[in-house]
Amino acid sequence: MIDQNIKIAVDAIVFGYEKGTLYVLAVQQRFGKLADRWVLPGGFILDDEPLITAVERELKEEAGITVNYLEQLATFGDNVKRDERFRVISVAYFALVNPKNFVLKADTDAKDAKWFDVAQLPVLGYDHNEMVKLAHQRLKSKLTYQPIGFDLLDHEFLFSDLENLYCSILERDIDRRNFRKKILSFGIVTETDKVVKIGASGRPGKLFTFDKLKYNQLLKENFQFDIRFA
Amino acid sequence: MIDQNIKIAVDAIVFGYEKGTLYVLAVQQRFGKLADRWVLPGGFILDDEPLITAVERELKEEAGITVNYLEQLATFGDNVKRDERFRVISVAYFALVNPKNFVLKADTDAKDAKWFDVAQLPVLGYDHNEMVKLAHQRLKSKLTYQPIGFDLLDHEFLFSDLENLYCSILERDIDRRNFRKKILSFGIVTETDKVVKIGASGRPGKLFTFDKLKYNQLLKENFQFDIRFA
DNA sequence: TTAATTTTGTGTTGTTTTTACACAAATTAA
DNA sequence: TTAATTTGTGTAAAAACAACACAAAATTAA
Repeated sequence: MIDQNIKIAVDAIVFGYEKGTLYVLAVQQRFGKLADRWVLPGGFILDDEPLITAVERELKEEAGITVNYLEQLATFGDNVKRDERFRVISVAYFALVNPKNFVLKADTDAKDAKWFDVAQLPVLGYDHNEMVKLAHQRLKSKLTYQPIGFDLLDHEFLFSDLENLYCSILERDIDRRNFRKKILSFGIVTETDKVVKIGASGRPGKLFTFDKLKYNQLLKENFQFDIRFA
Repeated sequence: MIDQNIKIAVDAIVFGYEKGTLYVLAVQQRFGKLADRWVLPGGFILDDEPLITAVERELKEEAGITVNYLEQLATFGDNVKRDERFRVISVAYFALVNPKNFVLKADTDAKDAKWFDVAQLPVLGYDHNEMVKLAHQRLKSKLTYQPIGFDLLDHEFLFSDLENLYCSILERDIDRRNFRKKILSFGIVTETDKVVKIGASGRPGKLFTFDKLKYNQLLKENFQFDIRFA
C-alpha cells in the first residue's frame, strides 16, 4: 500500500450579484489556528463522498445555501505548504447564486458567513485570495461564451439588469441597443407580459426570462452563445 | 487530525500529432491487478511534491519524455470506486508534445509506452478513456482560442502542416486561402527564407515559425487569438 | 522531352456581422 | 407643467467573413 500522508479538501468560490456589485461568499472560522479569519467555505471530504457532494454539503453546513450553478475550477496542490499543519490539496469549485434567494446563516464550523464585495476583498486565510482571483477570471470569460449570467439574476429580470450585470462584471461599457439586439437574436430570452417599475423613477420595463429549455435545444443544433461587443 | 484515507495521483493525457493523425500516449502497466493493461502515464504523488512536478516526473520515468505544453485539466474524484483497491483521486493534466523529439522508452513502472491513434483508442484501465475524452474536447476548443497547435509541430513548419493540423484535429474542412490570411494577419507567424520540398512531389514551400515573443507581447495589448472559419 | 500530377501561393467580390449613434415614450420628482 | 430618469427602438457605414480559381514550381509517368 502506498504511503502517502496528504489530506483532501474542497473549497467553493460562490459569487452573488446585486445592483451592480459582485460579491463573493466567505465564512469566519470558528476553530483552529485561523479562528476568526475569513476563508472560503469548504472543508475536508469524507472517505466515501464524491467531491461535488462534499462541496454541496459544506455550503449547506457553513452558510445554508444551495447554488444555481456549480463547476469544478481547479485543484490547488502545487504549494506544498498551503496549510501549515499538514499537506492539504484542495479542489476548488466555482458557484453562482442569487443572494436574494436565502439568508446566510453560519452553522456547524463557521462562526459567521458574509458577502464581500469582490473589489474590496480582505485578505483571506490560506491561498484563498488566489482562488478567488482565478474564479473571477473564469467568471469573466465564461460570461462571454455561456449564458451563466442568468444564474445570478432573478427568474424574471429587466433587460437593464442583464445589461448592468455584464457591464459591471466585465468592467466595460456596453451599447444598450446592440446588446439587446444580440441577446434577443439568440432566442433564448423570452419577453413576459409583465411590466414593472423598479427604481425610483423612469419608464417601467418589461420583464424577461431565460429559456433554458430552448437553450439546451439550440446546443444540440450546434448553437454557440457568444457575446463580445464594443 | 482529520481521519481520511484517500490517495492522490496524477495522470497525464499527452497528445502528439504526426501527418494528419492525433496520438495519445499510453503505457502498459507492469505490476498489480491491471498488469499488461494500457493506461495513461501517471502515478501517486510524493508527500512533499507539487502536483505538476509529479506529472513531469512520471512522464520522465514512464515514457522518457518532456512536454511542450502542460496544464491542469480536471480532478477526477466523484466516482469513489475509480480504483477498486482503495479510493484514489486523480488530478489529470493535459500535455502537448512533438513525437519526433524523442523515442519513447518505458522505464520504472511501465512495461511499454506507445502512441495510440486517438480515433482508435483501446479500452484503457480505470476511467482513463473518460479523461482522454475530456482532454480531447479541451484540445479542440483550445485550438480555436490559443495558439497551442504550434506545440504539436516542428519549430519550423510548412503552412500546409499547420492547416492540416487544424483540419484533422477539428475534423472539418478549411479554406486554405482564408486560413492563411487570418493566421498571417495576427503577425505571430514568421516566414523564414528556407524553402523545402517534403512530400514526394509538388512545389516546395516556405518554412514558417511561431513567434512566441511577439505573441506574448500582443497578449499584453489585449490581443485575442481566435480562429473559427468556414 | 513532353505531358500529367501534385503541391504552394495568391486577390476579389458579395454577404454577413459589427459598430456607432439619437430621439421618442412612460413614468416620477420637483 | 417642467425637469429628470429610464425604457424602447432603426439605420447606415465599416469591418469581417465566405466563397471561389488559376498560375507557378516541382516530381512522375509516358
